[in-house]
Amino acid sequence: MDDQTRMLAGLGGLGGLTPADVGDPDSVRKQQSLGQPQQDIGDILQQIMAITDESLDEAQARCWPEEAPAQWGGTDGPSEGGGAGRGTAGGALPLNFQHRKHALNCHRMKPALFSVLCEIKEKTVLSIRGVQEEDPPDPQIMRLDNMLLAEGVSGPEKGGGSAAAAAAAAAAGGSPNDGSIEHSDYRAKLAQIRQIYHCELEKYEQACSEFTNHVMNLLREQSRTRPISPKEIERMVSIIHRKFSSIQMQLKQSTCEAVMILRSRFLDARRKRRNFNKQATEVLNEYFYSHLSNPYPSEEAKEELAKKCGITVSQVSNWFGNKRIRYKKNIGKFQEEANLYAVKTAVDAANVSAQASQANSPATPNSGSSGSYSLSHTGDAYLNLRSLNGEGLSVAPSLQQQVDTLHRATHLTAGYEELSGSGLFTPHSLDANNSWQDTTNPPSVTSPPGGPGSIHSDTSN
DNA sequence: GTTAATGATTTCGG
DNA sequence: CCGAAATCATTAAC
Repeated sequence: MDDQTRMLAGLGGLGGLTPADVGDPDSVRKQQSLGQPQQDIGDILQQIMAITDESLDEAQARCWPEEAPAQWGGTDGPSEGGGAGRGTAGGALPLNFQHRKHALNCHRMKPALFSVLCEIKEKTVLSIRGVQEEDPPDPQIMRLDNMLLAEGVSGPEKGGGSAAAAAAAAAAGGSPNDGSIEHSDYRAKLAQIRQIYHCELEKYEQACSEFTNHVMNLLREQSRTRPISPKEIERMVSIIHRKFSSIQMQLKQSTCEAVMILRSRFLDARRKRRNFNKQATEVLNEYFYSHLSNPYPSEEAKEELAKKCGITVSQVSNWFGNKRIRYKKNIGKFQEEANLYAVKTAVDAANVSAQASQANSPATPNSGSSGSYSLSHTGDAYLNLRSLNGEGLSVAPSLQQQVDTLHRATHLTAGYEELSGSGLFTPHSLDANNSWQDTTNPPSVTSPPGGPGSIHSDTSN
């Protein structure tokens, strides 16, 4: 409100006053007492009108001061150094125009008039543009930013230079980890994208700042000859920045796309599986066959196995899922394997228990562990052993008793199913529904699927 | 090239 | 979310 009146006042006749002066009647009187203000204003306005009539050439010359920089270089002061160069570039311009220009530039009322004009312009621009100036951060660009950050394209460099990142990834394959080979390929490609992205981003930023500087210089230069407020320059800069950021968004968008394609081609092609190494499958099989009655490792056990095998927990889960289903589907096929691991486990168990206590009962439930996880279902190992013992494999003495007790109740055959009727142990602990169940309640056995070897129970023999 | 083995993914039920 | 079952896709042996 106050601004408005002040502005109008300035237009009306107080042109020579800076806004700060307006409120001071004394200053007005002072000005008027000089006896000139009216004439001054009229003078200036007339000259302005004259300039608006200038020819196109003149106007152009005025608009591109850097092409004739020294033309009217004397800023607000009467520094007339530029005048010397007038002879060369200024030759094309009419002398009277030069004169008018100069006179206007050096007019003592010019700064005040400029400030008023700036203010008016400011108001007009504001009213035209409205409040839509400060747009909130574009959600689109924020999404892109987040994604690039998540993908490791933007944000802090991981492991040094982009090329080094790939090298590091390749070097990381030194651990007994598989899958890092195609992973390193992926990382290399990602690093490439990353590099291009950063390169382009830098270029954009450089271009942006260059252009901004250029425009700012231009405007500053022009502000000597036409009313340009710093605010206006600021606004222009923000417009430029917005333009450039929209270009940047395109860059980000295409980078995101590239990353997505890369992902789908590499990471999602992780079906390109590698077989686990021998040691890993051994560890897994050991656990599986030593927990045959309940081959469901707990979360901790899975983690432990994963660590041991250099694979992920979900890979362990996959493995057990596959193993269970495939074992169940064809127990006969796995017989040999089962025996193998039973011996392994049993021997280990025997060694441990022999060391632990020789006089004591061999049935130390938790002693048998080939690894750091405990063998909670030691019985499984014995079950597998049963058939082995018949084949003349030597078993540690402490275990022999156990096996012997089993012998009393079982008939030794190579077959795996003969225990079904014994009610003592089931080799696979599968119930009628062919699913694993808790060892605590022995299965109500039906005859298993036509497995290998005939079924003969001891009781019937 | 064929085939078995095998790790991963998908589908479905609880 | 977990596990069973089916299925896919790759690897490795022949």
